[in-house]
Amino acid sequence: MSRSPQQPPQRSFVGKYADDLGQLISQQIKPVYKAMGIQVPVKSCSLVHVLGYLHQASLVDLAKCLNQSHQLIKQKIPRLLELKIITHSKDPHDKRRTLYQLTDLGRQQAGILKQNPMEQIYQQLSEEVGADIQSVLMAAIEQLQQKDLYTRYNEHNEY
Amino acid sequence: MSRSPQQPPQRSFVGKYADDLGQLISQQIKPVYKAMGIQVPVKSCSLVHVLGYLHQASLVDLAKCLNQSHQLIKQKIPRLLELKIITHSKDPHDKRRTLYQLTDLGRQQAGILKQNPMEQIYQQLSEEVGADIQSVLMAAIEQLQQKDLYTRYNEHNEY
DNA sequence: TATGCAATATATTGCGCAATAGATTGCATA
DNA sequence: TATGCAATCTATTGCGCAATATATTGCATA
Repeated sequence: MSRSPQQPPQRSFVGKYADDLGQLISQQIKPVYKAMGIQVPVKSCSLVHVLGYLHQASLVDLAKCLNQSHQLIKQKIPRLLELKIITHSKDPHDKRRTLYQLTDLGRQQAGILKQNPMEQIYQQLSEEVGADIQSVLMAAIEQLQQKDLYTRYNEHNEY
Repeated sequence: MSRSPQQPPQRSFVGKYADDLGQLISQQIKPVYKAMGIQVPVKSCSLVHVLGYLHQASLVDLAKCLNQSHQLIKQKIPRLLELKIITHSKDPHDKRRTLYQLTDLGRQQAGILKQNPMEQIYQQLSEEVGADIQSVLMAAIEQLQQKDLYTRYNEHNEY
C-alpha cells in the first residue's frame, strides 16, 4: 500500500518537535534519575529544586518561580506529600496561605538536583546539535511571551 | 514571606523547557489557526498534513510518518471522523488494516497547511534567538534516538 | 463597621500522551 | 492442513496540563 518515503519535514511544526523532544527526554530520563537515587516524580523535580532554595513557599510563590499555574502546582502536591518529600503548614500571618517545605528526604533529593547532574550530558548533546539547547529554548519562550504568535501573524499580514 | 528573587535557571531542566515551549506554542497557535481557517485540532494538524501526501494510509503508516505510536494516532481518529476531515474504509487486500483518507474538507485543510503558513513567523523567531529552532529540535531528537540519556549517563560514569 | 475587590486555594472536566494488555488477521512453514 | 509467530488494530488506565468555576481570607475604603 502507498507506503511513503518519509516526506520532507515542514517548517510549520515547531510546536510538535518541541513536544516530541520534551516527551522523549522525560521518558529517557527516568532510568537515569533512578540510577542517581532520585525518587521524585520527573515532572516534579523542578518544584523540589526551587523549594530547596525557597525553604518555605505557597502555591503562588512556586507557580511564579516555575512559570506555571498555581492550579498545576497544586495537582502535584498530593503525590509529593505521599512520598514524604514535602510537608505543609498553615501560614500564621495569612489564613489564606498554606506553606510548603521540604522534609529531610526532600532536602536530600534537592541536594542531588542541586549538583546539576545532567550538566555534562546536555552540554555534550548541545555540541552535537551545534547550539546550546537550553538557551535556545529559553530564548524562544521569552520571545514568544513578549510577542505572541497571533501578534506576529497579524504583523505579517497587515501590509 | 520569603519571596524569592527568581533563582538562576539550572542546566538540568532541558526537558522542562522543551515541554514549556511546546505548550506555549500550542496555546498561542490556536487563534492563528482559527484566523487561517484551520478547523483541525492543533495536535492533529501534522496528521492531516501527512495524509495530504499519502492519500491513503493505515494507523501504522501514519504512526511511522509521525514518529508516534499507532495507539496515539488511533486516539485522534474519532474526533477527525466527527469533524468530517477524514473517512475510513477497510483494506480489501488485508482484513487487518483500515485505510484512512481525507475528505474534501480535509483536503482543503491540508492545502492550507501545505502552504507552510508559519514559515515566516518561525523564521523571524529563529533570528531572534540566534539559531534555527526547528533544526535544533530535530537534531536533538535524532541524537537522543541514536544514543539515549541512560547510555550517555553511563559513559560519563564508567571511568 | 460594612462593602467590594484582590489574592489564595480548591474542585471539576476535558485533552493529549504513555503503557499495557488483548483480539483479529496474515503468513510462513512444518 | 495445522501450528505458531508477526502485523495490525482496539481497549483501558493513569499522568500531566489547561480551563473554568467556586470558596475563603485579606485588605482598602466608603
